[in-house]
Amino acid sequence: MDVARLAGVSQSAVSRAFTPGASIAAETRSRVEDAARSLGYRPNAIARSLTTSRSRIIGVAAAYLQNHFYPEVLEAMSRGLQARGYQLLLFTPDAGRHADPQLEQVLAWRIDGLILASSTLSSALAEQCRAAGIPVLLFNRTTRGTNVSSVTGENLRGGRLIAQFLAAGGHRRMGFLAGIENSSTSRDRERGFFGWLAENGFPKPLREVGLYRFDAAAAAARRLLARTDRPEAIFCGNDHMATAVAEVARHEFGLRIPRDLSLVGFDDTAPARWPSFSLTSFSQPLKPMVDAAVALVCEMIENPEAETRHEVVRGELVVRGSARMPPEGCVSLEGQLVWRPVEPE
Amino acid sequence: MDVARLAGVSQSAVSRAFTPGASIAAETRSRVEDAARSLGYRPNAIARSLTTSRSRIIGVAAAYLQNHFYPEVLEAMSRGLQARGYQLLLFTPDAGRHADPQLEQVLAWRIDGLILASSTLSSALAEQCRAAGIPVLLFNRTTRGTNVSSVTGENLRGGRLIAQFLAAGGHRRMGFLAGIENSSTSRDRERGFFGWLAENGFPKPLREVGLYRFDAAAAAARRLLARTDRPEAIFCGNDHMATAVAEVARHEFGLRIPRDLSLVGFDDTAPARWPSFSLTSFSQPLKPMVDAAVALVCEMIENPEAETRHEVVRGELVVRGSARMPPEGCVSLEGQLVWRPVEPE
DNA sequence: GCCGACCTTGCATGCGAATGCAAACTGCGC
DNA sequence: GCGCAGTTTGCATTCGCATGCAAGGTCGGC
Repeated sequence: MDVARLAGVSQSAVSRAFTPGASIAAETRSRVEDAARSLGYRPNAIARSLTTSRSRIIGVAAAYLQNHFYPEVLEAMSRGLQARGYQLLLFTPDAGRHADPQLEQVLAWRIDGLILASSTLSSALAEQCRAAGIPVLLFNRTTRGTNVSSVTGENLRGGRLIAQFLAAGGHRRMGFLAGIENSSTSRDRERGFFGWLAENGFPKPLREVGLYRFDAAAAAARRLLARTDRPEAIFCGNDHMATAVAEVARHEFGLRIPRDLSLVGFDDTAPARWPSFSLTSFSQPLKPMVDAAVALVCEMIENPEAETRHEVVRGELVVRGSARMPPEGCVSLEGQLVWRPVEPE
Repeated sequence: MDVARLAGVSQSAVSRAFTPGASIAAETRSRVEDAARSLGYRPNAIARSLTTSRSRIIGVAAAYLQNHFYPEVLEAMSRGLQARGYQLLLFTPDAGRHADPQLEQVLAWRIDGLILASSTLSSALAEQCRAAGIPVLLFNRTTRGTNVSSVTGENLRGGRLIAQFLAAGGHRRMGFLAGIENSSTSRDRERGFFGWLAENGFPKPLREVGLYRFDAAAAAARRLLARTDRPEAIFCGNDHMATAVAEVARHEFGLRIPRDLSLVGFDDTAPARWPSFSLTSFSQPLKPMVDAAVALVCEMIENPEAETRHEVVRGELVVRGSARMPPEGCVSLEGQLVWRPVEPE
């Protein structure tokens, strides 16, 4: 080690100089730092990982970044992890479900934790990682049964609230645009929505599948809106699909929103706030969700024996202009209109 | 090594079994693979990197993923790199320009290459990395002078074509919404736009700065549209800002697009294709740009002595509905209308 | 049956840093 | 002046894998 020689110390001292909290004299440390600076030396994270057997890398799986929600999540996650001294290894799984060769690669990196932020990943995969001994966290999805922690929004409550909101708006014939069939988020939102409607004597909504994708959602919207018994209101499984439905409704069917059709989304992403969409949407607040996720992975790394946890981050039904407004029940909160019904949900 | 013992071979043999092209008998390899499978063993990429001194990790810096262009780039890049056996370490630089502590971290990982896909990064930083001996590639930006390779779209030509297109559309009083002041992309687009107009006897366009951000662009649009000599057409430095301008023009000023105001963007991202915006935009084709970038970093890694290269990926002015259509000059190309003027640019 | 060419294999070493242990040093109280 | 506690330091080993080198094995040609 040249730095050691230049500073006139041993390699151990150099190592300690760059290890916070190590036993080293202040004067020695600064001598090493000077030497390092003049030689352009910086500690090798790879070698360090090898000896400490902690990589300080978190793998994050994210597919379909077209949906605005995920880029925002990714950016926040990256910052959150960096703030805690972790790096983010991005990993984009292919559509093909099982046995990703790419996951193999990621696992080979001995990542300290894995965040699955993609509804399309099979949960068998999560199980497999957990078996490999690395903490796995599901982001914006869950699996019941298996022992994998998760951070999600209030999918069930959101679905119920939206049903109630649309009902209060005077709608009776509703539609639901599902995301990916076997994703927990879509299932829970649907359960909440259908559940409330059934309990309150509403007819069963029409249902189509949009796979959480723009094109598929647009196609589903065409099917839904071409019907003679076209729904008066559609709850779209997320904002991304809701924008697709809005586009089709307006530009292909000449419908006015919300006069001819009410639309509600989920996520409350940036485009929902654009006046063109002005989307009423149940929020999945970005920062709280990401903060929870980052904190949770870190905890799981510190204490691998900890109990599985399922954190649910509270959201609000943010009321904007894409759905007919109920005569009462909307209150202003932090500059936003939110739906706060008096009656219990 | 347990695997070696179980397979009855030496550790070297295990290593060779997992090294493509290594000298090992087929029978031995499969015996090792069996043993590995039953023990759940997989090679440690960290240790491998330590000995080979090649990490097979590419650092990618991306900030402000709100702009749709970058998530799409990121996803494509991730897939492209994975296909070549590289991992993508994501790195979100802070707004503060110089001396990122995070970059230190990334450099500590001895990444094989660095792709800067963020207009906000200082180029001093790129220089510093190159000095550290790792190949640096600028994506969607350049620096003249310094020896850093880059992949960009046709910023200059795009700017000129847009000027010509708007002129052909009968506009005379134009506006330009700049991105980040000292970014090469914004500068080149502006140069092209202003250049053509000046050469052809048009008045100098009004100019505002949108910093490539939605909010800033909206604010700039308000300033621009509130003027009595409001421009008839605005060239926005990218699609992201163009959507902001469209929102403000329509919903705050009651302008109809393109009747009252023509709008042209840059990038041709997904939202540009949404009917609500139907944005005429100069394309920066995603796949070709990303493919070029991936190929170029890989080359630079293989051959660090190679010459600096500046790849410019060809784009088209995709004509949609946000700007008044010139009476002639638009031709259909692969299902899209593009601007192909007869006269030289 | 012998020799050389070629294919496989194991041995030993190195990559760059972390760390337990013991040695060296410092300062202090008596 | 001595002993002891506390602080620094260096030594030697370790992490898991790659790889040059030499040894062992196989096979075909003569």
